[in-house]
Amino acid sequence: MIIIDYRDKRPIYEQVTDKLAQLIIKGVLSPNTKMPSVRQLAIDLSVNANTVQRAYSQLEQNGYLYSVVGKGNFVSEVNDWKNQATKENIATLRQACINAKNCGLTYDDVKKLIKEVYEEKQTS
Amino acid sequence: MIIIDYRDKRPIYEQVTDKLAQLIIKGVLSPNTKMPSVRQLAIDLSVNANTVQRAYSQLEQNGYLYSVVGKGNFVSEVNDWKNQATKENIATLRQACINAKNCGLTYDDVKKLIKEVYEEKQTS
Amino acid sequence: MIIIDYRDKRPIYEQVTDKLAQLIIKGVLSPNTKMPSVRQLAIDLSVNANTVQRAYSQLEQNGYLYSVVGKGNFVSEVNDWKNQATKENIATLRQACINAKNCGLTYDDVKKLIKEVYEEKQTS
Amino acid sequence: MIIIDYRDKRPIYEQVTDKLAQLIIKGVLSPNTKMPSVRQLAIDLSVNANTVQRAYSQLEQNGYLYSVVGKGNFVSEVNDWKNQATKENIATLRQACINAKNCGLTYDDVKKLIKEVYEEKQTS
DNA sequence: GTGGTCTAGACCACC
DNA sequence: GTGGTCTAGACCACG
Repeated sequence: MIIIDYRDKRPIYEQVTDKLAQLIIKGVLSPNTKMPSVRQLAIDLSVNANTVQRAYSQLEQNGYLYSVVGKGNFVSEVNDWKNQATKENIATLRQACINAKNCGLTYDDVKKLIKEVYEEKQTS
Repeated sequence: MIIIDYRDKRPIYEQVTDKLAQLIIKGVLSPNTKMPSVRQLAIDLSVNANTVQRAYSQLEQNGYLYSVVGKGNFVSEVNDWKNQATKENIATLRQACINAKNCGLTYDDVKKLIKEVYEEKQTS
Repeated sequence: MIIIDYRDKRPIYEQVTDKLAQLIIKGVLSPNTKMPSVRQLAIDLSVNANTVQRAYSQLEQNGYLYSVVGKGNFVSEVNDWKNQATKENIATLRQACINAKNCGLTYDDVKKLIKEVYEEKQTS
Repeated sequence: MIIIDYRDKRPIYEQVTDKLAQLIIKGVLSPNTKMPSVRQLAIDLSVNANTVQRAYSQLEQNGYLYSVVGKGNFVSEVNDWKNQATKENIATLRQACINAKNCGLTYDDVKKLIKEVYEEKQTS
């Protein structure tokens, strides 16, 4: 289920994009599954159809979905997005780590933090 | 030196704010150092004075700078910003870590990455 | 209704900010109420839109409002601002009290004064 | 002794004015005492002579000092300033009290706070 | 139409 | 000269 946070500074289409990407990454939506139609998802989320369209387009561009005219949108194979997504995440993580270091956090502080994260069951 | 990236989606004043905050955190700008005047920095960066003003105001609000009318802007003592800055960084790092986990990176992958960061001498 | 006092030394945006904060604190503007648009309020108060924008931004930063681009500004839930607002008020009250003491007011004088305030029905 | 806080948003002349007024109110400077000369105090505080001049003028206007040409500035009799000062303080205190009430502080909360203030020995 | 950013130019208080 | 406020008008992304 996707819940839109109107207080979030990020635009709605980006929230939708990210939520769907998360669902695909976690395997909730498996490859070749048919996505709900643009109009239907728009109604479900109570947003403008343009917003959903934009989210789908973005997901297609990033390799998470592929579209078939007249059929709908489908989840891509894992290979299509995994490499790029992880590459981006590594870069982000590295930068966050550098900032933490600059801020005075010790090696052990950070190690402890990631250990906590990896021991959690539920992550969002 | 500060370089503004006009392709960056983030507003200019935020880029300036972050860059200056980084310089202060790293100790390049030490406490009670006089910052360049609003107008001068505006000329140097080829942006409007109001934009620089906004960046300075934000830095003041976050405790990185203090301003004296008729005198200029000066770098604050470390105590004024360190706690908040580290707190924010921890949150950012944690989120990046969660994303990495969702993306399939193992505990060892991340541990290796932070080890690399902490063994580097020069960081940007 | 908001009236701007041009003789007041405080900047306009601060007067507007404070007045609106008061209205929210007193419950005149209840949570999730839509605020007038930036431009409309600017016209109503006969000030520049940037000035109103600044007031709204400040209220957002202090947790009184939340903004949604394309939709408008809305009053936040009580929890978002109550703690901070009371904390600030306590500090102010304490200082006023210290000044009164220095000025020769006795403990009973002050106690009588606050009793009066708490027995009034209407307060501004 | 007067210490100027350059981080304080209030202008320097106002800080000087207030500090001197405090000293007079508390009786540290008793009536008809000769104040240090404008130039001397300017040197002592490391500020511009204009700044001290402005502070003295303001104190004279509020009845705390009286000046004798060719002689210097002297502390006034108590009656000259006490009434006005207390009147202003009562108004300030009342407003702070109203705000506190609006913010949800109970009668007992406020009573407890003023009791604390009046039991302190040292106040600034 | 909405909030948000940016510019250009003006004026003010302060030191 | 400095920071700070205010105005007027422009442009953009969002929904």
